[in-house]
Amino acid sequence: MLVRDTIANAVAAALEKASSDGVINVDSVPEIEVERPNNADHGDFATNLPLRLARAARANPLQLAQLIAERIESTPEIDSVAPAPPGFINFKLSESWLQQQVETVRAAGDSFGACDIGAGRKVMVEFVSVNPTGPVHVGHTRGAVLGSALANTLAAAGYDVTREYYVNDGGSQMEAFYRSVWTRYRQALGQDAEMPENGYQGEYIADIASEIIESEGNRYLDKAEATAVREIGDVARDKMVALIRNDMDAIGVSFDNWFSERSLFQNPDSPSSDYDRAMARLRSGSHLAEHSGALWFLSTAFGDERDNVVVRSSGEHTYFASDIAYHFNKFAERGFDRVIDIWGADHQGHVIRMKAAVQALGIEPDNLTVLISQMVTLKRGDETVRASKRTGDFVTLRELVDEVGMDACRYFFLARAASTQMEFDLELATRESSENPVYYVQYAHARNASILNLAAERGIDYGAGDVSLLTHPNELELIRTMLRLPELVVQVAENLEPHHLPHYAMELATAFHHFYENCRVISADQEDNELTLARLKLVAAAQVAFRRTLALMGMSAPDRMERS
RNA sequence: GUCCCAGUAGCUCAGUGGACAGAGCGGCUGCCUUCUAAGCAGCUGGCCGCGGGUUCGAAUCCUGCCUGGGACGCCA
Repeated sequence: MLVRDTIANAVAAALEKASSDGVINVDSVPEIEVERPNNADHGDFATNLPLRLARAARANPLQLAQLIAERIESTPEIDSVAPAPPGFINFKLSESWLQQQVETVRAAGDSFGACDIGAGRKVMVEFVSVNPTGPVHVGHTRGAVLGSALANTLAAAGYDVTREYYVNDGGSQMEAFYRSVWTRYRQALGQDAEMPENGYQGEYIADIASEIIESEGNRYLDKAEATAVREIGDVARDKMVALIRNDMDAIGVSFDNWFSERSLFQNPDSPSSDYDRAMARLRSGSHLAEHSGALWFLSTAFGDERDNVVVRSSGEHTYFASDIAYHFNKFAERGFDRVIDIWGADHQGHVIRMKAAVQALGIEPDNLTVLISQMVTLKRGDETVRASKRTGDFVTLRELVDEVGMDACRYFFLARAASTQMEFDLELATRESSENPVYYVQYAHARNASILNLAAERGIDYGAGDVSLLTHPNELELIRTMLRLPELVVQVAENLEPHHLPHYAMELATAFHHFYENCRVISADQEDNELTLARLKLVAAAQVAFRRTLALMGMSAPDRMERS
């Protein structure tokens, strides 16, 4: 149990006692909030319960604080309980309990920070899902980093997490892509072919075409155009997906599943496809209607501004229709308890209709959460870099990672709340790459590691170290900071806000640097022997905290760092 | 026109209704014979966009306005 909860329980019990003692009269008890005060002088935790109770109890909040505080039973965690104006109750953690946590953290190892608020529930995080028509660019990179860190944290919080990439391999944009490759293929073979109007201009199209020529020669030229486009398209799509997979690799993102849009329309094991069944379900609920020759989903019934077409008058289904089938598949077919979609800002207008569709399918709409990852504006100094796939003028994930590095890249994207637009200055990111927070954190870990390495070299066995010797303020500060990781996991998992991770990492690093500066660990002085052993234990525990934090963020934890 | 996001230190951004508003970067001073100075210590720096409201208490909630960005297709 988190200390926070222990304290909340103690407060609740004290309030109950005060009530049965007849000194406090309240009809209803508000939820007990236990928070970390901004000012460390106020202790480790505080509750504002007396302030919230004052009106209902018709009493002075400070007096209430007094009455509750004196009824709080002592626990191993709590050292002191103090009422404070205007009506807080402040808690200080006991030093001996804190010291003991060093052992607890070491013993927990990789499971440190884990909890079970997810209770094994199946949750899918679907993210990136860029159309395989071109390389992944910077905006998508943000979503990739966000999704993977979120998935990591949800897993730590006890959810059964599936990371999924939705491959949009159908639709008209893919058609344009297929035709673009076909055109470049023919041009490369000396034919007179003209790029379609909505074609993709990027150089990578020509690259793919020449790769195909290299491996398969000109054999597609002999085929009928429609066949050639389809076949060469399939090859090109597979190449694009492989490319995207590599890009994801470069940024440290992996998926459990790559889900094909086309598969929604073909289902060999069943008389009907996901698409057919989803549509049937909507039809039976009277959520579909035909007019102007098209089939519409009646989303206005769910508060949307207008209805949306699912089948065009041409008979082709829309992207939205695929998406309905896809979500039907996620919930009804695969049985996910919860689905989190991470979409780019350009899809924000689709959230309402997607939730409406889910509801119309008979699924609790709250089980679907759509996170919008806002725009990333790229700059090089004062110059704004436009990002457009069509013109081929954009900065790719690959270019970004080559320039800034994976860890820095992840850190910068993670550090900003998903809902806010961010500016990414490439020049600045490169220039400051040796002076940025990423290295501050990793350097702390490297310092940590080098102490342990030295201890190993000298064959020091600190297993018997006595943690009760850890009384220096910087030692206790470090322990306190380590202990916030489990709370952080809960917070990130509940609010789906991974941007707290880097901020916590900074604070952990600061606590460690302070400790490093003021508490010599491996002492040359024989008299400090016992303290050395105790501190080595603390260092080992801190290493656990660093590794867990960096792992959640998907960043590497280097044992050595040196300036070149 | 409707909707979404944002406006906090010179810059980039944290801040889950609480007790004197924070970090990194930048700028200015100091500190390496001891586990890595990618570090530490100190200084510099803010009508939390503006006006109302709710509250014992507002950067945080509500509302109006201003500024910037984005979305509003039988595209995906």
